[in-house]
This record gives sequence, C-alpha cells and structure tokens, in this order.
Amino acid sequence: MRGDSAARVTSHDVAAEAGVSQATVARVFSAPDKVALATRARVREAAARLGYVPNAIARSLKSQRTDIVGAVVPAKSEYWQDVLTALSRRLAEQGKQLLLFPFADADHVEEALDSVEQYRLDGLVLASSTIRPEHLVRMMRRPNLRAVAFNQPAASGLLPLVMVDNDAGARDLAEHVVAQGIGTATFVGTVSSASTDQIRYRGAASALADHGIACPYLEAGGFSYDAGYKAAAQIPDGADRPDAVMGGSDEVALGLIDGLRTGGLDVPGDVLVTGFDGLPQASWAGYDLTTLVQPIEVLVDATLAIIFDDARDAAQPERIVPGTLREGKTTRRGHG
Amino acid sequence: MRGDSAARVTSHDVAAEAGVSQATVARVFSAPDKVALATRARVREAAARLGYVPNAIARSLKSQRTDIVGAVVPAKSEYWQDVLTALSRRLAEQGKQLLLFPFADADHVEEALDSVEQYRLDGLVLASSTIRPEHLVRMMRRPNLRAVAFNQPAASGLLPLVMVDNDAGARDLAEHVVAQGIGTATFVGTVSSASTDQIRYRGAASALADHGIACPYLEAGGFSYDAGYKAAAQIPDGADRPDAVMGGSDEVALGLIDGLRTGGLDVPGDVLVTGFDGLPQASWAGYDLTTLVQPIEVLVDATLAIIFDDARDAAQPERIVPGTLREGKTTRRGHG
DNA sequence: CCGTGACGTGTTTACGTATTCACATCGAGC
DNA sequence: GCTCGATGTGAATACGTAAACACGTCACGG
Repeated sequence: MRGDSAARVTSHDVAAEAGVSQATVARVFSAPDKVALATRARVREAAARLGYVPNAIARSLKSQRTDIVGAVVPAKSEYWQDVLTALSRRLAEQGKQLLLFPFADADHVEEALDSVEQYRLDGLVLASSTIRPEHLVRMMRRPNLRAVAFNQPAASGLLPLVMVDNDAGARDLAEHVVAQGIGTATFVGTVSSASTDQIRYRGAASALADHGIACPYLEAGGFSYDAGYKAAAQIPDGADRPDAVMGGSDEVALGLIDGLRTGGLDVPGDVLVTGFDGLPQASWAGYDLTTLVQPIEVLVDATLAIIFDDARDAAQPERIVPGTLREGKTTRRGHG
Repeated sequence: MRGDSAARVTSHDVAAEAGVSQATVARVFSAPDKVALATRARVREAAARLGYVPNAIARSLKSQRTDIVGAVVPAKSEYWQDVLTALSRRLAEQGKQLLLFPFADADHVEEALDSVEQYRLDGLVLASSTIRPEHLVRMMRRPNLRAVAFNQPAASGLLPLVMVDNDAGARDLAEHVVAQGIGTATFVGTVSSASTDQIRYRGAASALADHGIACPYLEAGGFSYDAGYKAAAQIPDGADRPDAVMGGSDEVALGLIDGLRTGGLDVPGDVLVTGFDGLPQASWAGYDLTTLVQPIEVLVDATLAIIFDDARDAAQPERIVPGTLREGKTTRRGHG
C-alpha cells in the first residue's frame, strides 16, 4: 500500500523525493559509478518508495538506441519458430528485446517493412527466402539500421548474410544415401519460391550425378507438412519408385514419410527419406529422420555479431556455417 | 539515388522542404483530414523526396501509447509458439506489434518482468502457469498497463483471465474414452507445477469416477515430448496396464505414444491415448491424436478485446471458452 | 601555498513528435 | 457591412530521459 497507483512516476519525482537533481537520478540508473555511494543509495531508496521505473521510450528517443531487434519472418513455420526462440533468448541475455513482424504471405511483406521503418530498431533480421530483392534493397539503405539476411541466399551481395552451408549439407545427405546403396532418388521441395531449396536441390543433384545417379525434382508447392504429405502421392510407385526421397526441409520430409506410409510403403524398408534443418520433431521416435542439423545457436550468434559489432569496415560479411549430418533410422536399410 | 542516405530525416526537415510548419507535417501523418488537400499533397511529396518516416519512438513518448503488446511466455513450447503466431498476426492486422519476453524457466520470470516495466506497453499477455502469483500481483498494479492472464487458472481473481474450459474439455475426453469401453485409465501430466494440468486431471478423474473408473496420476516432470516419452516407461505393463492413457497436453501425449510404441505396445490396439491442446502435430498422420482442440483465434481475440476495449468497468472479466473434441485414431479401438 | 586534476553534482539542452492555443481567412446569414 | 462559425495553419509547449557543460570541493605534489 505504498508507492503504487501513483500514476506516472518520472525521474523528476524521484529527484524531488531524494533531494537531488534529475540528472543524478538518471545517472544512478544508467551510469551508477558516476554517483557517490551515499547518494546512489538515497536515490535507489526514493525510487523504490515511489515505484519508479525508467522509461525506455524516453531513453530511446534521447540515446538513439532502442535495444530492440526486429525480425521479419513468415507467420507459419516450425523452422522459423525455432530460430526466433533462439534469437529472443540470446537477446534477452543481453537485455535486449525482440519485436516480431510476421507476415502471412509474400504480398504482406511490404506492410511489415512499413512498420519496421517507424520503430528505430537497432537491428533487423530478415528471414525467409520469400522476401523479394526489392524489399531487401529498401532495408539496405535505411540509415542506422543494421539489417542481416538470415538463411536467405538471394540476399547475397545486397545485405550481410548468415546462412547454413546448404550446398555442402545437401551433398552430405546425398553421399549418405548413396552409401546406403541406392540407385535412384527424387528431390521434393519448393525450388520455385525458395532460394534455399534451389541450392539444396542443386547440391544434392550434383553429388548424386557424381555417382551416376539422376535426381528428378518434384515440386511440393509449399514448405509445410501438408505439402509434403500430398507430394508423397505424386511419387511414382512400382518399377519407377525411387530408392530414396530427399525432402527440401524437415517439415516437408515428415509429411513425405507419413504420406508414403499412408500409401502403404515402408520407410525405410521401401524408400529412404532425408530432410533438412534438424527440427526437434525430426528426432521424435516416430520418425527419427536423417537430416542435416542447422547449428541455430551459431547462426544466431553470427547474426547478432554483425548487428552489434562495430566492425563496420567489413561492409558485407557473409558467414556460411556448416551443418551436421544426423543419421536417423529413415535411411537405415534393413541389412537382412 | 535520391532521398536516401540522408542520415535522419525529421518532420522539421519535411516542413522546411514543403514550406509549411512542423505541426502541419505531423498532422498529415496522424490526422490527414485536418489538412487542406493541396497542402497534404505537397507535404507527402516532400516527405517522399526526403525519405521521411515518422518516428514511432517520439510519437509514443508524446502520445503515451506504444502500439506494442508484450507477451511473457516460456521459451520452449510448441503450444505457446502457436499462440504467439496467432497473437502477432492479429496484432499486425491492427497495425500493432508484439514484443517478446521469453523466459527459460520460472526463476527468470523476474528479469523478464523488469524489462516489461521499462517499455510502456499498451498491454501485456501473461502466459504459462509457471508464473507465480506474486509476479501477477506486481503486473496488476502497474498504471496504464492492461495485463491479461492467458490460460492460467491461477490468476483467477488477480487479473483478467482468458482460458479454454479445461475442466469441460477433460471431461469430454474422459467421456469419449469411456464410450470406447475402457475399464482403467491413467493421467500423465505435470500437475505439480501447472495449474492447467491440475484442472484437467481433476476434470478427467471426476468424469471417470462417475463411471466407477479410478484414475491414477503419473507425474511427467515436464511439458515436453521428452517428458512424455520417458513417462511412458513408467506406465505399468501386463495385467496392470491401463486401457487408456490421458496426456496433460499434446506434447506429452505425442511423447507417450512414441514411448509406448517403443516399448512394444500398440496404440490404439493395446492402449488408447488422448492429448489436450490441438497442436498441428497432433493431426499428423503418424499420430492422428484424439485431443481437445483449443480455439486459439477465439482466445486471442478475447485477450485483445480485454486489452483494447475501453470497457474498464468490467474490472476483472473472466472468459472461459469451450474447446472442441477432435477424434483421432489413437482412441479408435479395433472393433474386430 | 598555490596550481592541478579527479570527483560529484546541478543546469541546461536536445531527442522528434502530438496537441493546445491563437490567429487569419473566408463564406454565409441578417 | 458586420458578425459568427468553420476551416486551415503556425507558434509554443510537453512527453521523460541522457549527455554536454559548468561549477565547486578536496587531495595532492611541487
């Protein structure tokens, strides 16, 4: 029953209560070592009594720093949710916050960016390869805004870029299934609209070609479980059935597995399946998917390093981080 | 090559360029109808030429509104990620943003709330039943902050509350499995630290008791897939094996299914399994879990209504929204 | 004993906008 | 022809903080 309900308490009120100037109060909360110990204690006490909390809005206006990083991401995606979780956690550790700008589809990116510009964010993470180059360029030239493209190959040359090594990862997966003794394979993804899937497909196809194996491509038409599930029905059965199906992402691969199984096939008995990303769900015992695990923590750290490190000299850094092959049972052939 | 790279463009700059006062520029962007058509056009043109974008920070300071809603949520949870997705999408439609305050575990809630207080948010969504009452009280008395508890029964009486009808949902699930002809059941959840699980357990146990069926409780020790997977090993086999296992949440239930299957049991052949929440993964063909689907859109809308509707008269609204039973194959007994 | 620097604090200003108040203009009504 | 209200605009102020600057005090070394 004290100090609360007092509508808005400012540093001036605290100053009056403690018998010091507003500047001293501000110093206590932003640079305590510049204030004598006794004064500091008195101010802290007064602040507690009044229920004072520094106003981050006013601070941001004055200091030109918001301590907020924005993220423009597709609204529905397991992968991006995992990335955001890692990102926000890391930011919280540094006393910074994450402001979300989700967009339902590519047409709504424009609106999201309009909002982005109004808040003077310290940094911006541009995710999803469905963001078009013209949007990237627009963000590129905002003053005082460090924008980083995250897993978005198309941004190369336009923006600083952090990305898993999609090409090497796809090759690793391809080599792995080849080692299982497959003779045919099919890649299922969304090459049409995702530049990551394009690289993954090319990498896999190239590695397979080195072993004389062709790799036809099947368009899933989306990044979701459902897209993979439906695509499974398009995969030829009988004599034309591929020995392995490579999904462009884990979500698609999980859908593929269930779709194939619903179609009466055994995974991995009849068909091997691989994914890409390393989602938690891929490790679930019901699937135990062979996939390429993205080192999300590393990617996030690299992203934040670009945003916050003042090494502005390296104008356009590109960090390509290798992933790790995770071998699950979806590529484990019954060796009799 | 025009208008860009000009470091910071303010309304003053635009005013000078357009030959009007700063006030007029401000009006053009916040109350356009108060400015003559010709003037408006001239200002808009000048703004475009200079690359001017209104500064949301300054606006917030002046107007005492940030157009930002905060959400305090556990960092790792499928369910909360789905809620956040819905929430941020709905906010974006209204030109508002979502600021994330994730916390790793209950001990870190305190820090998250410290940050919350600094930003003068329009509203706050307090999620997760692991937030302790003392924290709720603290948020309750912040002036100018509309805090809403989301699916958090423990907040009843302290804060406005929006929640799915856990009790009725649990009863529906119990009745459903009873209708399948079961004779014994076990509930697996985290009653110890989640007030939602407590209600769900009591509801299910009560409904089962009405049919003369006891419902022992098994502590999962967490909300995750892994917790469920491990808990499955604790379920008695042989003669004591329950006919049905009810998971406190979908995540736990999915883990249970895989755990039981790994243990050599057939779901639903040997054991029926139910969940709670209605996660997308519960619908995946590999599981097809019987669960209680939460109407997340409805819950989110109710939450935002409490935050933004000025009906401050209804001091402590409590909205309990019914869920929907989704019947999957995990409770479909082979009828011979 | 005085100059010098470190230290602690107060005064003042600036951040960029929204809003209140005042003022000028203009058309309509008597 | 003069008043009155409506309309459009400018001047001035406030939002709450951080930081530059100035000032006074005190300890220390020459």
